[in-house]
Amino acid sequence: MRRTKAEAEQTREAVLAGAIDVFLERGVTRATLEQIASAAGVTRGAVYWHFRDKQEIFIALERRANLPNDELGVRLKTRLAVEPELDPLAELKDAIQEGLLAFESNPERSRILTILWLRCDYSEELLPALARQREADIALQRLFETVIDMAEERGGLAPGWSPETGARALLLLINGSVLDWLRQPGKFDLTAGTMQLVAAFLDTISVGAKSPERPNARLKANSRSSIRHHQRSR
Amino acid sequence: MRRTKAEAEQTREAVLAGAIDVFLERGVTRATLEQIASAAGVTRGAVYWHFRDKQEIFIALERRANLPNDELGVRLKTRLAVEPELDPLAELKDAIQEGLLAFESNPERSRILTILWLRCDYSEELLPALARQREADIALQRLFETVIDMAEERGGLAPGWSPETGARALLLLINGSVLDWLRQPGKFDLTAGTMQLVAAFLDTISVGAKSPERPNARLKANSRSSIRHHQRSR
DNA sequence: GCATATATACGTGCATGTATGTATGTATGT
DNA sequence: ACATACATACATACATGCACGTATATATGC
Repeated sequence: MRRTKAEAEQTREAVLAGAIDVFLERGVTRATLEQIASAAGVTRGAVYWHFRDKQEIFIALERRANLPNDELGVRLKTRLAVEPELDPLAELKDAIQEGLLAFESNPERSRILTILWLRCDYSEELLPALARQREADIALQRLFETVIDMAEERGGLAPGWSPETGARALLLLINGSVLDWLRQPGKFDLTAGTMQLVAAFLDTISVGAKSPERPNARLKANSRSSIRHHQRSR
Repeated sequence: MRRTKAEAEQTREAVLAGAIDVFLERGVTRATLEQIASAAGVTRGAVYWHFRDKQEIFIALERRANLPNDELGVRLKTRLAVEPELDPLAELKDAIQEGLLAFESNPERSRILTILWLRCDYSEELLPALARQREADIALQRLFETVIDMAEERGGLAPGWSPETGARALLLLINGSVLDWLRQPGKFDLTAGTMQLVAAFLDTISVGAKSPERPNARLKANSRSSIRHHQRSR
């Protein structure tokens, strides 16, 4: 039953997809390789061929969810460097919105994030994963910090705020909002709900000339999302 | 080897204390009753006498960490109702600070919170626990909302903010900050670090008259904004 | 023919729950 | 006051199942 290379890669993908399902349903620790295998339509033999153990599957999934974010940050930075006349906070807003949309519109990524944030107990062999998440957070916060710093040099910040505290608060708002969204799948619109807070926050801490405010800033953003994320099959 | 009632209660406590240790180290799912028992200095027989299974131990721990918060909210509400001339946001700040301090100064509570937030995978039988956490969050958010609403009626809010969004942002800032604190044990001062954000946030979203209060920790006196905005009016 | 890609079969350990053993506290009657 | 009966508070022993890793079988592409 040896398959061609492409077919093998296909079963590898199937295993990962099955792992997402099982991890979501049972949690990473309780998930068994037999369950993952059968969810993928193969036996444990196939799983052990492609992955050394469960942790390696986990790491493979983890890697998928985090990569696209970095690239967004790089794009924002270069754009601001190339066109210095742009409003940094407005660009930051756009980038954040883009990042949120990327999550909301990509069911696989949001499901993996659900696993990372709600279906893991971070102890023992998973502690490195927690550290990696922290690193990603720090990188994001540094990005925010430099952008807010640019904004400060343009127009100043509201009293009580510095680029550091502003960046930190912004990160907490975004991460917390995403977490909330993951906790209640499909209950609200991630991008709208989060951007409402982010926009209000950025507008409030910057005293300089503001971009024209969006009319929806004061709306009660509870538009029911048309996007349903992570429905399980099987 | 039957012990007196008091001694039995003592071993029950020992089991819970042992469970905290084991849950922290191994995660809730990976923790075995044998490990908990030996950490408590008893055998599994004793554990099974006091608790039906691991989940019951978990619930007993969970209950401990959450109770004290409600009482704080009640106290704040009654105080504001009794003495209407008080500044709602200043009182809110104090209450939040008090709550944070209660966590920071109580190692058991913070360890349990670490378990709840970082050592659990919320699936299957733990899902109800997640729902309970959400309920607690909602209660807190509602509390914030009513207080901010009072502040709005006094002096108004900054553009872009409503009591709802303000309360939500405030909750996200606090929860996120606490989570960060738990992730890096002992790395920073929970109360100070969080209150810096909370105070700045509450000051910024309220346009009304501010009470002079204590000279707050202003880390970075930035050159530009300090000229126009550094000094608080009133 | 050999490496690859899977399925199957096997052994092992460990966690769980439960059943049972056991000794001590405690209440009750006298 | 003391003895007895019973409930309590554990410890120990046992059976079961399951998850894991590995070893082996198998078949197919290259």
